[in-house]
Amino acid sequence: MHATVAKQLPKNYKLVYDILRGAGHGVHFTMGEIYAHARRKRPAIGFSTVYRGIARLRDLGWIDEIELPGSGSAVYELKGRPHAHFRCERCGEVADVHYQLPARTVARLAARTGGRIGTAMVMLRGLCRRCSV
Amino acid sequence: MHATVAKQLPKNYKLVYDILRGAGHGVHFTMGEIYAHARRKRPAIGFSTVYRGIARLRDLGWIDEIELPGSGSAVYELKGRPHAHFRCERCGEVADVHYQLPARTVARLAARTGGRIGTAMVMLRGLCRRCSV
DNA sequence: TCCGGCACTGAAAGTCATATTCACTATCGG
DNA sequence: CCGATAGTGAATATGACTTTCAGTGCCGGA
Repeated sequence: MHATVAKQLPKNYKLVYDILRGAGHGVHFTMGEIYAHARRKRPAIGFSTVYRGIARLRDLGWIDEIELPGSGSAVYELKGRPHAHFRCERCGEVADVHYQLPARTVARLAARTGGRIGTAMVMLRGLCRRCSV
Repeated sequence: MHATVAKQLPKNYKLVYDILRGAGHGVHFTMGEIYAHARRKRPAIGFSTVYRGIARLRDLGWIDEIELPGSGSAVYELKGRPHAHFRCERCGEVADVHYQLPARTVARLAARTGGRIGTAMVMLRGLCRRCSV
Protein backbone atom coordinates (compact mmCIF):
# COMPACT_ATOMS: atom_id res chain seq x y z
CA MET A 1 0.00 0.00 0.00
CA HIS A 2 1.11 3.54 0.62
CA ALA A 3 3.77 2.51 3.11
CA THR A 4 6.81 3.73 1.22
CA VAL A 5 5.23 7.04 0.37
CA ALA A 6 3.75 7.35 3.82
CA LYS A 7 7.26 7.56 5.27
CA GLN A 8 7.65 10.96 3.67
CA LEU A 9 4.69 12.34 5.57
CA PRO A 10 5.47 14.57 8.53
CA LYS A 11 5.23 12.34 11.57
CA ASN A 12 2.15 14.06 12.89
CA TYR A 13 0.29 13.60 9.65
CA LYS A 14 1.31 9.98 9.64
CA LEU A 15 -0.05 9.65 13.15
CA VAL A 16 -3.37 10.96 11.89
CA TYR A 17 -3.35 8.58 8.99
CA ASP A 18 -2.56 5.65 11.27
CA ILE A 19 -5.63 6.39 13.34
CA LEU A 20 -7.84 6.00 10.29
CA ARG A 21 -5.85 3.10 8.92
CA GLY A 22 -5.87 1.30 12.26
CA ALA A 23 -9.66 1.47 12.37
CA GLY A 24 -10.00 0.02 8.90
CA HIS A 25 -12.56 0.55 6.22
CA GLY A 26 -16.14 1.44 7.07
CA VAL A 27 -15.25 3.22 10.30
CA HIS A 28 -16.09 6.92 10.41
CA PHE A 29 -14.56 9.66 12.49
CA THR A 30 -15.43 13.29 12.94
CA MET A 31 -12.62 15.80 13.07
CA GLY A 32 -13.09 16.03 16.82
CA GLU A 33 -12.83 12.30 17.31
CA ILE A 34 -9.64 12.14 15.32
CA TYR A 35 -8.22 14.97 17.37
CA ALA A 36 -9.12 13.15 20.58
CA HIS A 37 -7.40 10.00 19.38
CA ALA A 38 -4.35 11.95 18.29
CA ARG A 39 -4.02 13.62 21.69
CA ARG A 40 -4.08 10.26 23.37
CA LYS A 41 -1.02 9.25 21.38
CA ARG A 42 0.71 12.62 21.46
CA PRO A 43 -0.79 14.91 24.12
CA ALA A 44 0.99 18.03 22.90
CA ILE A 45 -0.41 17.88 19.40
CA GLY A 46 -2.50 20.88 18.39
CA PHE A 47 -5.83 20.88 16.71
CA SER A 48 -4.45 22.78 13.73
CA THR A 49 -1.93 20.07 13.06
CA VAL A 50 -4.56 17.36 13.04
CA TYR A 51 -6.73 19.55 10.89
CA ARG A 52 -3.94 20.12 8.40
CA GLY A 53 -3.10 16.45 8.45
CA ILE A 54 -6.64 15.57 7.46
CA ALA A 55 -6.59 18.17 4.72
CA ARG A 56 -3.35 16.81 3.36
CA LEU A 57 -4.48 13.21 3.40
CA ARG A 58 -7.70 14.16 1.71
CA ASP A 59 -5.81 16.04 -0.98
CA LEU A 60 -3.52 13.08 -1.44
CA GLY A 61 -6.60 10.95 -1.92
CA TRP A 62 -5.77 8.62 0.96
CA ILE A 63 -8.91 9.33 2.90
CA ASP A 64 -12.47 10.24 1.99
CA GLU A 65 -14.28 13.20 3.39
CA ILE A 66 -18.00 12.65 3.69
CA GLU A 67 -20.14 15.72 4.12
CA LEU A 68 -23.26 14.70 5.93
CA PRO A 69 -26.21 16.84 4.99
CA GLY A 70 -27.70 18.35 8.09
CA SER A 71 -25.20 17.07 10.56
CA GLY A 72 -23.04 20.13 10.82
CA SER A 73 -19.86 18.15 10.62
CA ALA A 74 -18.07 15.92 8.17
CA VAL A 75 -16.76 12.44 8.83
CA TYR A 76 -13.64 10.81 7.48
CA GLU A 77 -12.75 7.28 6.55
CA LEU A 78 -10.02 5.34 4.79
CA LYS A 79 -10.17 5.70 1.05
CA GLY A 80 -12.12 2.86 -0.49
CA ARG A 81 -14.26 2.12 -3.47
CA PRO A 82 -17.20 4.45 -3.99
CA HIS A 83 -20.20 3.62 -1.87
CA ALA A 84 -23.32 5.12 -0.37
CA HIS A 85 -23.84 6.16 3.23
CA PHE A 86 -26.67 5.62 5.61
CA ARG A 87 -27.17 7.90 8.56
CA CYS A 88 -29.46 7.10 11.44
CA GLU A 89 -31.57 10.11 12.32
CA ARG A 90 -31.82 9.05 15.93
CA CYS A 91 -28.38 7.90 17.02
CA GLY A 92 -26.44 9.66 14.30
CA GLU A 93 -24.48 6.59 13.40
CA VAL A 94 -23.09 6.51 9.87
CA ALA A 95 -22.80 3.21 8.05
CA ASP A 96 -21.36 2.30 4.70
CA VAL A 97 -23.75 0.82 2.18
CA HIS A 98 -22.23 -1.03 -0.70
CA TYR A 99 -24.00 0.63 -3.53
CA GLN A 100 -23.24 3.15 -6.18
CA LEU A 101 -25.29 4.63 -8.94
CA PRO A 102 -24.83 2.51 -12.07
CA ALA A 103 -22.42 4.18 -14.50
CA ARG A 104 -25.07 3.95 -17.16
CA THR A 105 -27.48 5.92 -15.04
CA VAL A 106 -24.91 8.59 -14.31
CA ALA A 107 -24.10 8.86 -18.00
CA ARG A 108 -27.76 9.25 -18.82
CA LEU A 109 -28.18 12.01 -16.25
CA ALA A 110 -25.06 13.77 -17.50
CA ALA A 111 -26.42 13.75 -21.03
CA ARG A 112 -29.66 15.20 -19.75
CA THR A 113 -28.07 18.05 -17.82
CA GLY A 114 -25.60 18.79 -20.58
CA GLY A 115 -22.70 19.06 -18.18
CA ARG A 116 -20.05 16.72 -16.89
CA ILE A 117 -20.70 14.73 -13.76
CA GLY A 118 -17.66 14.06 -11.63
CA THR A 119 -19.12 12.33 -8.62
CA ALA A 120 -22.48 10.95 -7.66
CA MET A 121 -23.21 10.51 -3.99
CA VAL A 122 -26.10 8.67 -2.47
CA MET A 123 -27.12 9.53 1.08
CA LEU A 124 -29.72 7.47 2.86
CA ARG A 125 -31.43 8.62 6.02
CA GLY A 126 -33.70 6.76 8.36
CA LEU A 127 -33.50 4.59 11.43
CA CYS A 128 -30.81 2.01 11.88
CA ARG A 129 -31.62 -1.53 12.93
CA ARG A 130 -31.12 -0.84 16.63
CA CYS A 131 -33.07 2.42 16.68
CA SER A 132 -35.97 1.14 14.61
CA VAL A 133 -37.04 -1.44 17.17
CA MET B 1 -53.39 24.37 -3.11
CA HIS B 2 -52.42 25.59 0.33
CA ALA B 3 -54.17 28.92 -0.17
CA THR B 4 -56.73 28.54 2.57
CA VAL B 5 -54.24 27.29 5.06
CA ALA B 6 -51.64 29.80 3.95
CA LYS B 7 -53.86 32.60 5.16
CA GLN B 8 -53.28 31.46 8.71
CA LEU B 9 -49.56 32.03 8.38
CA PRO B 10 -48.19 35.12 10.08
CA LYS B 11 -47.83 37.70 7.34
CA ASN B 12 -44.07 37.70 7.46
CA TYR B 13 -43.92 33.95 7.00
CA LYS B 14 -46.33 34.26 4.14
CA LEU B 15 -44.08 36.89 2.61
CA VAL B 16 -41.20 34.43 2.78
CA TYR B 17 -43.31 31.70 1.24
CA ASP B 18 -44.41 34.01 -1.57
CA ILE B 19 -40.80 34.65 -2.50
CA LEU B 20 -40.24 30.95 -3.07
CA ARG B 21 -43.62 30.43 -4.63
CA GLY B 22 -43.18 33.38 -6.95
CA ALA B 23 -39.94 31.93 -8.26
CA GLY B 24 -41.56 28.59 -8.97
CA HIS B 25 -40.16 25.10 -8.92
CA GLY B 26 -36.55 24.41 -9.67
CA VAL B 27 -35.32 27.79 -8.41
CA HIS B 28 -33.00 27.65 -5.41
CA PHE B 29 -32.34 30.29 -2.81
CA THR B 30 -29.89 30.46 0.04
CA MET B 31 -31.07 31.84 3.36
CA GLY B 32 -29.22 35.06 2.61
CA GLU B 33 -30.88 35.50 -0.75
CA ILE B 34 -34.30 34.98 0.73
CA TYR B 35 -33.53 37.54 3.40
CA ALA B 36 -32.40 40.03 0.76
CA HIS B 37 -35.63 39.54 -1.17
CA ALA B 38 -37.68 39.88 1.98
CA ARG B 39 -36.02 43.16 2.92
CA ARG B 40 -36.82 44.56 -0.47
CA LYS B 41 -40.50 43.96 0.19
CA ARG B 42 -40.45 44.87 3.87
CA PRO B 43 -37.27 46.73 4.83
CA ALA B 44 -37.85 46.47 8.56
CA ILE B 45 -38.01 42.68 8.61
CA GLY B 46 -35.37 41.04 10.73
CA PHE B 47 -33.18 38.12 9.79
CA SER B 48 -34.56 36.02 12.64
CA THR B 49 -38.07 36.36 11.33
CA VAL B 50 -37.06 35.18 7.88
CA TYR B 51 -35.08 32.38 9.47
CA ARG B 52 -38.03 31.28 11.55
CA GLY B 53 -40.30 31.56 8.57
CA ILE B 54 -38.12 29.19 6.61
CA ALA B 55 -38.00 26.77 9.53
CA ARG B 56 -41.77 26.83 9.83
CA LEU B 57 -42.37 26.31 6.12
CA ARG B 58 -39.92 23.46 6.09
CA ASP B 59 -41.61 21.84 9.08
CA LEU B 60 -44.97 22.29 7.39
CA GLY B 61 -43.50 20.52 4.40
CA TRP B 62 -44.19 23.39 2.01
CA ILE B 63 -40.58 23.89 1.05
CA ASP B 64 -37.58 21.62 0.71
CA GLU B 65 -34.30 22.24 2.40
CA ILE B 66 -31.37 20.95 0.42
CA GLU B 67 -28.12 20.57 2.27
CA LEU B 68 -25.34 20.76 -0.23
CA PRO B 69 -22.32 18.79 0.83
CA GLY B 70 -19.31 21.02 0.84
CA SER B 71 -21.09 24.25 0.07
CA GLY B 72 -21.35 25.63 3.56
CA SER B 73 -24.95 26.65 3.19
CA ALA B 74 -28.28 25.09 2.40
CA VAL B 75 -30.63 26.14 -0.37
CA TYR B 76 -34.40 26.14 -0.37
CA GLU B 77 -37.00 25.54 -3.02
CA LEU B 78 -40.71 25.03 -3.35
CA LYS B 79 -41.81 21.59 -2.32
CA GLY B 80 -41.99 19.27 -5.29
CA ARG B 81 -41.70 15.63 -6.11
CA PRO B 82 -38.46 13.97 -4.99
CA HIS B 83 -35.55 14.60 -7.30
CA ALA B 84 -31.80 14.69 -7.43
CA HIS B 85 -29.59 17.78 -7.46
CA PHE B 86 -26.61 18.70 -9.52
CA ARG B 87 -24.15 21.26 -8.29
CA CYS B 88 -21.52 22.85 -10.51
CA GLU B 89 -18.17 22.87 -8.77
CA ARG B 90 -17.09 26.00 -10.59
CA CYS B 91 -20.01 28.38 -10.59
CA GLY B 92 -21.85 26.84 -7.68
CA GLU B 93 -25.15 26.73 -9.52
CA VAL B 94 -27.61 24.13 -8.32
CA ALA B 95 -29.93 22.45 -10.79
CA ASP B 96 -32.73 20.00 -10.33
CA VAL B 97 -32.33 16.64 -12.00
CA HIS B 98 -35.46 14.61 -12.48
CA TYR B 99 -34.32 11.36 -11.05
CA GLN B 100 -34.87 9.39 -7.92
CA LEU B 101 -33.56 6.08 -6.72
CA PRO B 102 -36.00 3.34 -7.78
CA ALA B 103 -38.16 2.26 -4.86
CA ARG B 104 -37.06 -1.30 -5.47
CA THR B 105 -33.42 -0.31 -5.03
CA VAL B 106 -34.16 1.57 -1.83
CA ALA B 107 -36.07 -1.42 -0.48
CA ARG B 108 -33.19 -3.71 -1.30
CA LEU B 109 -30.72 -1.44 0.47
CA ALA B 110 -33.01 -1.15 3.48
CA ALA B 111 -33.18 -4.91 3.73
CA ARG B 112 -29.43 -5.07 3.58
CA THR B 113 -28.81 -2.52 6.33
CA GLY B 114 -31.56 -3.93 8.50
CA GLY B 115 -32.96 -0.50 9.28
CA ARG B 116 -35.66 1.69 7.86
CA ILE B 117 -34.81 4.14 5.12
CA GLY B 118 -36.82 7.33 5.18
CA THR B 119 -35.24 9.35 2.42
CA ALA B 120 -32.69 8.71 -0.28
CA MET B 121 -30.93 11.70 -1.74
CA VAL B 122 -28.78 11.76 -4.79
CA MET B 123 -26.24 14.57 -5.16
CA LEU B 124 -24.32 14.98 -8.37
CA ARG B 125 -21.26 17.17 -8.67
CA GLY B 126 -19.32 18.24 -11.70
CA LEU B 127 -19.28 21.01 -14.25
CA CYS B 128 -22.44 22.45 -15.68
CA ARG B 129 -22.89 22.90 -19.39
CA ARG B 130 -21.63 26.48 -19.42
CA CYS B 131 -18.61 25.81 -17.19
CA SER B 132 -17.54 22.64 -18.97
CA VAL B 133 -16.79 24.39 -22.27
C1' DT C 1 30.36 22.37 10.68
C1' DC C 2 27.53 26.29 9.73
C1' DC C 3 23.86 28.60 7.19
C1' DG C 4 19.68 29.93 4.67
C1' DG C 5 15.13 28.50 3.75
C1' DC C 6 11.19 26.33 3.68
C1' DA C 7 8.15 22.93 5.89
C1' DC C 8 5.90 22.06 10.10
C1' DT C 9 3.82 23.37 14.57
C1' DG C 10 0.57 25.06 18.53
C1' DA C 11 -2.09 28.72 20.15
C1' DA C 12 -5.07 32.05 19.09
C1' DA C 13 -8.03 34.55 16.36
C1' DG C 14 -11.23 34.76 12.38
C1' DT C 15 -15.19 33.15 9.41
C1' DC C 16 -19.59 31.81 8.24
C1' DA C 17 -24.03 30.01 8.47
C1' DT C 18 -27.09 29.17 11.27
C1' DA C 19 -29.57 28.99 16.25
C1' DT C 20 -31.09 30.94 20.32
C1' DT C 21 -32.11 34.49 23.81
C1' DC C 22 -34.23 38.60 25.28
C1' DA C 23 -37.41 42.16 25.78
C1' DC C 24 -40.90 43.74 23.82
C1' DT C 25 -45.45 44.01 20.69
C1' DA C 26 -49.35 42.54 18.11
C1' DT C 27 -53.28 39.67 17.92
C1' DC C 28 -57.18 36.98 19.18
C1' DG C 29 -60.89 34.64 21.83
C1' DG C 30 -63.55 36.07 25.65
C1' DC D 1 -60.97 45.89 27.57
C1' DC D 2 -57.90 41.74 29.04
C1' DG D 3 -54.74 38.22 29.53
C1' DA D 4 -52.50 34.63 27.16
C1' DT D 5 -50.04 33.22 23.27
C1' DA D 6 -47.72 33.97 19.13
C1' DG D 7 -44.71 36.79 16.52
C1' DT D 8 -40.82 40.22 16.13
C1' DG D 9 -36.00 42.54 15.61
C1' DA D 10 -31.64 43.09 17.61
C1' DA D 11 -28.16 41.09 19.75
C1' DT D 12 -25.71 37.27 21.11
C1' DA D 13 -24.19 32.40 21.04
C1' DT D 14 -22.75 28.23 18.67
C1' DG D 15 -20.12 24.83 16.19
C1' DA D 16 -17.10 23.49 12.88
C1' DC D 17 -13.97 24.59 10.44
C1' DT D 18 -10.00 27.85 8.43
C1' DT D 19 -6.34 31.05 8.60
C1' DT D 20 -2.82 33.80 10.86
C1' DC D 21 1.09 34.40 13.63
C1' DA D 22 5.34 33.65 15.66
C1' DG D 23 8.26 30.53 16.29
C1' DT D 24 10.94 25.64 15.57
C1' DG D 25 13.00 22.09 13.24
C1' DC D 26 15.12 19.82 9.67
C1' DC D 27 17.70 19.44 5.25
C1' DG D 28 20.89 20.23 1.53
C1' DG D 29 24.63 23.03 0.15
C1' DA D 30 28.99 25.78 0.99
